[in-house]
Amino acid sequence: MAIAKGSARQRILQSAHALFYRRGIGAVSLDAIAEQAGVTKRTIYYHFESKDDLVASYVASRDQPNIDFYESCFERAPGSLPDKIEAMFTEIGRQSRGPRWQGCGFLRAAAELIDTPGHPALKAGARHKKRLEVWLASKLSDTFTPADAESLARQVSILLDGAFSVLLIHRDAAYAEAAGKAAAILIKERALLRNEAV
Amino acid sequence: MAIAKGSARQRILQSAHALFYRRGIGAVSLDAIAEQAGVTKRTIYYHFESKDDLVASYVASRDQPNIDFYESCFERAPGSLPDKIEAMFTEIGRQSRGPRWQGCGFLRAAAELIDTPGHPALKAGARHKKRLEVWLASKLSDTFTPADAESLARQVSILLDGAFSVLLIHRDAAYAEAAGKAAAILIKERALLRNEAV
DNA sequence: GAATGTATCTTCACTGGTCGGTATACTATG
DNA sequence: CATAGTATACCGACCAGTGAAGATACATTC
Repeated sequence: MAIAKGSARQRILQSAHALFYRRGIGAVSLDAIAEQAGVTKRTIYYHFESKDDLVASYVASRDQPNIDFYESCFERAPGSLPDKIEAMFTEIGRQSRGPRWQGCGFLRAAAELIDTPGHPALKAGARHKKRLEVWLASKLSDTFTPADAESLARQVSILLDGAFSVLLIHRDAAYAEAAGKAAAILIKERALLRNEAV
Repeated sequence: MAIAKGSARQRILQSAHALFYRRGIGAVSLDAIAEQAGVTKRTIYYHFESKDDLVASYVASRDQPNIDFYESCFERAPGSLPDKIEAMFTEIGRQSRGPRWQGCGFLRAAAELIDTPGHPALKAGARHKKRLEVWLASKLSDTFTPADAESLARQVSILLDGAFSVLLIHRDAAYAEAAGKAAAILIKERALLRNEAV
């Protein structure tokens, strides 16, 4: 009510994002989301079929913004290819220091929903991670063959998810640095092997 | 009631482990645990202060068994140091194919409880991950200096958590292989740098 | 341009069920 | 009989989901 007419759906999604990411999916009631969005619960059920549907929409809505975040990290960073990749890890480490940072929302959603196989939010999360891997490969394919780019993209994405997980547990940005350095070493090592310049 | 295999407390912990790991902490009620343990809920409250206390005890009880698992992977595997490390990843990939596998229980517990700072289960999880990293360093310190062993142990533990996370999402053992190969490369590369034989 | 019909959006009030936790009493054993 | 452990039965809080009706916007008709 009040703020912006005709955007109830958007406000619901925003509130869902804020609360689900902060407290976890199971820990947040639709009443809480409704209150934060300035809407009654019944309105949520007008725009979304069920809580599961809202959860899936929330996860799907984070796909593009997250890709954009990595893209901006990568493009903004100075230096060579491994430097730019390493900068992504540094930025994640920097973010992990913030009081509102709670790790990777996709990973946490997957961890929570894993025993409801076929949940649309799980599929949306998997799609996102796959897209991120493809995006990484595209950045690497300027220097490497498609096969090498894909293989390296996979290793880097594993290091990214590892960094998120460890950071969530230890809250120590040194782990992000270690992961970034590992990624850079793997890239340089592969370039050396192929006699490519990086 | 039930087949009193072991004390009630032990059965409660075992049921908690089975259900919490399978379905997640928030999704499992004490009633469900009581039923599976062949005990009433009141008995749970005799042995544990609260659900949070039971959760913390569950996490803490998985510490040693998990370390033992890695130890056995490592010792059983043939070959050189990087081969043995890589074998740990291969084994995780093999396990991820099983229908009851649901990723790393410590990571999933942390993901779910992250918004209750100071939760004893979070501390128990962090202690476990720290112990695992120290254990890895001890295995590496036969070959490397303490500083290199610690640095490599950190990178390997990040790859382990990354493998768990990605496997949870994609259920594709190829990711475990990729992570294992990355770990082996990092170790070999470091050995080369130090003129150490592996 | 005023009146009316209609589909869209939102609210209030409610339900059936589940959950964490508890008061109290019973039982087995040494 | 004293203590540790277990059972029955219950509570208040909360939660996902719903029924029915009120509000709003917009198109149609005269």
